[in-house]
Amino acid sequence: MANDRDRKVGGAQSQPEPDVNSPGYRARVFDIVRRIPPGRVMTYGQLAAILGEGYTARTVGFVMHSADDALPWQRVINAQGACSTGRVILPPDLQQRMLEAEGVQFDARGRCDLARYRWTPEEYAGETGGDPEQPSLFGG
DNA sequence: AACTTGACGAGGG
DNA sequence: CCCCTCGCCAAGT
Repeated sequence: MANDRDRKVGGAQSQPEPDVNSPGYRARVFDIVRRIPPGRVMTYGQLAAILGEGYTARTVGFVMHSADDALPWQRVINAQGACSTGRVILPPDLQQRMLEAEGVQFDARGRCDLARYRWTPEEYAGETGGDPEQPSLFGG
């Protein structure tokens, strides 16, 4: 029997086929990114952790190459709280400017406070091991 | 088919 | 706190 590589579904009912060949591969990334509220951000690794096996920060970043203009792609940054689009998006500081327009404040090094702006979907809260509670943007 | 590059992340110095 | 290195997965050459 063609045992093939098998489907990685071995029991994971929440993950049909985390294969890049599957049309839903990119869709799952976009679906979450689309729900990020303005003024909030998510990291590539955070998305990868939510999507599960088959996804890594690298692959999520690659998927973003296919991001449509309608997608709030600017709300996805790296774990350092900085933008990594300098090598791919023009102008290099476009992403940071778009986020600043939403109220995200960056320091001189081009980094923002993730503890303050990081957002996690309620349905995935806790799985990312991030902050259990959403800090107020008012910064006590 | 192999090597290199890439919108990353964590760990060590 | 900043810099360097290793690991991951996929795509382009």
